[in-house]
Amino acid sequence: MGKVGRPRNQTARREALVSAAGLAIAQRGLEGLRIKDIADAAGVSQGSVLYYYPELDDLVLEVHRGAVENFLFSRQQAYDGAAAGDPASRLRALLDSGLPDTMEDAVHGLLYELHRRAGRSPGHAELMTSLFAREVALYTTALEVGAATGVFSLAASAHDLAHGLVALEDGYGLHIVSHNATLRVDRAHELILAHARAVTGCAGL
Amino acid sequence: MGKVGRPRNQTARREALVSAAGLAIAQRGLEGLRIKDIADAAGVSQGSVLYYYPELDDLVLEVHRGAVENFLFSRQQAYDGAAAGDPASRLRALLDSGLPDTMEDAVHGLLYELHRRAGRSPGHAELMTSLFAREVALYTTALEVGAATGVFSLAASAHDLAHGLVALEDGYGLHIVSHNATLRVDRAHELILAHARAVTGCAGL
DNA sequence: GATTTCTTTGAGTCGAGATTCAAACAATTG
DNA sequence: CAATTGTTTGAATCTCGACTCAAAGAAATC
Repeated sequence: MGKVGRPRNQTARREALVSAAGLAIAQRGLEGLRIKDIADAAGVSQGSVLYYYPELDDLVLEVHRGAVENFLFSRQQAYDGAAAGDPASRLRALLDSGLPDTMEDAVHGLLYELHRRAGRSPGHAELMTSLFAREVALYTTALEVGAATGVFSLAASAHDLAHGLVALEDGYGLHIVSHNATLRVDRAHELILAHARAVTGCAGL
Repeated sequence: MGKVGRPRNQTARREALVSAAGLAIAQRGLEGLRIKDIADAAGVSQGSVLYYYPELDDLVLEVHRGAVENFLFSRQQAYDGAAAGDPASRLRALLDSGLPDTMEDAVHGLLYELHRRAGRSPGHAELMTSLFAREVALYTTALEVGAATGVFSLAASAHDLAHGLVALEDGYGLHIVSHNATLRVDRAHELILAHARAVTGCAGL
């Protein structure tokens, strides 16, 4: 039989399992999730998966947590990466980072897939709620800075507008990963952009 | 054994099965769907379910189709039910009919549940696309009528604005049925309304 | 290097649910 | 009313994947 024994530490193995599970979910969906697939993707045996996660739900929850953190991190980076003195380009960077790249975008696909558990699982609902709140916070900051600088003249409170932008992204994003044939990625992107221009009164977006 | 034999027609039985399956899906989700549940809900045996739908996917597709039609019909009715001469109240009626009533709203829960198959199943994608397009068409009409009457002064093309309204509804709706703790139904409703007022320039909404 | 403890494996067991199917029966036909 | 055809049933079987667990191996400890 193959290599058997006592490898490094637990955290490394857990991370490998989480990433493997993420892959498996992205490929076959939550319904089709099989321990075998996770084990294969992580290069271990089925027994190992159960050894670390006797409760598969915990693993899925971990996948969700990781996906949320990664996504938020990438958006934060997009924001931070844009010229600090230029609110418009910072908002623009945020807007560019929120939609799936393609119909098959793995990150967004995974997030929507996991979010669907939220209606039935408080843990997942909490993660989804947290993602939403933090995205809203990001946009709120971006909008407020722009308003304070005089670059934006907001059509409503920054907080309300931020809600709207996040909801728009989620709505369009959902249709994109769901293969809505009438809605192309760049079209959705342009529509959101237009909306942002309108509510900020900033043509330079 | 119970009653056995040759009852009425096929269509009646099929409708019963579709509605039973809808119930079952709403209760336990797509993942937890069992033939037994469908059979029980419809008051028939498991064998009968397979007799009419050897391919369970066909039944699920039928459920989706029905949900889409029902939902569209109810929105159309809402629209038609409002004073024909009053574009504002017609748009308002439309806006009032698009969000889930509660976190547990059965209709919306079912729709989101079914939509998630879209990424993996062309049939479901088509239904979702169709729903989106027809909702957009409804809003487009409502907006254009208002603009033609001079009641609305649109901030962009009716078609674009309609897209935005539907996407907003979908985004907020998704969070609501997913138990987003920070987003109450009436808050979402108010946010959409505010947005609609802004883009139509119609304070009376 | 012997002992202890933690990991890993994979073959075997178990169970839930799908699927099959022969028997039973009802409507229809002639 | 006999024969035919379309429906329905539910018990038996089949399938697939979760779960168990004894054996084997590797690090750590002494």
